[in-house]
Amino acid sequence: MYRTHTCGELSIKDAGKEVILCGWVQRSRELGGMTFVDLRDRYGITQLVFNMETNAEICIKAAELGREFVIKAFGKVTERSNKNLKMPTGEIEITISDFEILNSSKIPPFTIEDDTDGGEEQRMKYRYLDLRRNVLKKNMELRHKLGIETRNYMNNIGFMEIETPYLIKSTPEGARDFVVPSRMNPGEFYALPQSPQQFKQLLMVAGYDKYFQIVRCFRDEDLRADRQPEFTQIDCEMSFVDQEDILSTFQGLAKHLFKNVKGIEVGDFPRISYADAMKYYGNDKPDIRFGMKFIELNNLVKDKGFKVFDDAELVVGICAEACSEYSRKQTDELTDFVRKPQIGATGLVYLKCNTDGTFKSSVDKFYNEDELKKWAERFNAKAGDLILILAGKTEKTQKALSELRLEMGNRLGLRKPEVFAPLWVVDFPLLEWDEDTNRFYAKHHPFTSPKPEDIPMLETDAVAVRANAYDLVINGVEIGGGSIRIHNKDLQKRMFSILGFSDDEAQKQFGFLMNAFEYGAPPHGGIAFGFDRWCAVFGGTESIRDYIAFPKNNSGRDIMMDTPSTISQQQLDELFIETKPV
RNA sequence: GGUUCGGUAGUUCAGUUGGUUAGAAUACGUGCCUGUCACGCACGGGGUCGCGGGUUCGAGUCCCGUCCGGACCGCCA
Repeated sequence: MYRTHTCGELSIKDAGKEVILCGWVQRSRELGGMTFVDLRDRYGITQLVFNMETNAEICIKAAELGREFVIKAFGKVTERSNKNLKMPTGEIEITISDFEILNSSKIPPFTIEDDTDGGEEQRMKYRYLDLRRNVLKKNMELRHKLGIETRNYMNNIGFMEIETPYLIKSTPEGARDFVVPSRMNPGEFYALPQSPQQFKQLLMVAGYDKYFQIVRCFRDEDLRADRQPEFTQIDCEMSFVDQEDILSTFQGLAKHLFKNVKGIEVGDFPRISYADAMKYYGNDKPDIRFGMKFIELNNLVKDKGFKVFDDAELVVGICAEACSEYSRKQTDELTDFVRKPQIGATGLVYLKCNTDGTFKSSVDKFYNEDELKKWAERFNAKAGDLILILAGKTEKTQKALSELRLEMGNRLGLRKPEVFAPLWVVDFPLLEWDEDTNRFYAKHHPFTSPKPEDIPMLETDAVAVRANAYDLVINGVEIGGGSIRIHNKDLQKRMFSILGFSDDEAQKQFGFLMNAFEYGAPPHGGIAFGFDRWCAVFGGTESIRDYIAFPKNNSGRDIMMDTPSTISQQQLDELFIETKPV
């Protein structure tokens, strides 16, 4: 046997056993007459002890061990005279009789510790070393658990996991495709899937009425902490269902994951319409771990000579509890925050509801005490609260106040990572008008069905048409989204026509799906979850990179492999790709 | 495409108003040390201050450009 135990499993019960352990040298402590070595593997750390008195030869040899050397150690489990109750194996140590250096190691560029001295870039470059650290290991374990529990649950309720191709057809709608040149078909390209959307709908036509897949997806768009060019979805589709069936099925999955991965029982998820989400949170993925809902002030503030409010389409605010003591510096900070170009507000109006019952606002010149009191009443503000108000164009103002609300949530510690607030956002609009290209785009995707009662408005008031579309949001993060699809060929044709596709174009891009729909497509719908994001939310952090073993950086580069990179002329020639003269 | 922050020892960082030989911690090396567990103590090696140009008697420090990294906006059906 190569090794008898791992470095995480031996305890006082094993005292006296002869064991063989393998692992990496975490650290060694030489005390002259004796040497302690912490041996680490995936399962834990066990202390090895070398003693000059009992085995001088091996103790001298132990001095050669450097950090991250890989060794195989033979010895006896011994009860420690000085126990370390901070570590799981701290009651025992291994008295070493012999060991073998399986491999030496260069000095690692950063310490392999929970509290590493390594910066982001070094840890990405040496990702295999970073993955040795507890933090990353825990993240990988969480991801594994989430995947296993998803498969268990889906399997138990009758879903089949079916793989779909990665080399598919490029379609112009949605995100930019990664493309792959075809050697055998010069000048032609595959695309990598942004999601298996069309395949899962074809599987419904094929009769696989409960499908799921944990699947890699690809989008060639700019990255963020929560966006990678390749990411993983839990992709699901069902036939013979309505929206309620889908929401209850996948609320079941979410509850199962909460319970079995996080050990948390959660009740039924609240629901909010897209319209209300925008009205009360200025955001289609509201973080409802805290309140601070938007309150509109339009009819209270107009015609008092304050031009900013008079000209505004929307005057709206939030009430931050117990913040009336904010200093000039703090309110200035908030003003600077909303005026950042990324937020885009022109200014911030505040109203302090002082603890002595008086009011102090940044617009005292225009509004008297009585008027300010009415504002406070509308917010249901108590003495000691601070009201923050933005004004301007509706959409922009909502967006800016949403950012301010989240900022205040952070400042007041209301966004606790260990608290979970899932909710369904429903009744998304079907279409979005794009000013630049002068056409409608599907808000979700072009196969999303409109609500039956809104169908008559398709040609008259298209922006008002609501879709059978829904998102799962947890703690302000969009975890998943889906819709009931169109399975009727005529309705699908109408949609394409509204989206500005000619029959020919629609046939060329989506012909295979439209044709399939002529052979008995069942009513169907589905949902897809961002697996990496779900991991990050459960782990309580923002960045999905921490949950991907080998992620790309901000510019889509893998700085460990140093790719993307050029390819040889021969490879280019085979693909009939001409290089640009330098 | 844009905004913003950063790049100084292997690593993480400090470096004042532009002024002598660029510091700390940690890591690393050597020596001492028999109960450590972030062991301790002593000594030591380690720098083209991302790169290029400019201003100046003098630049880690100021200016311009450029490269690299982080966060964000646009974008992401």
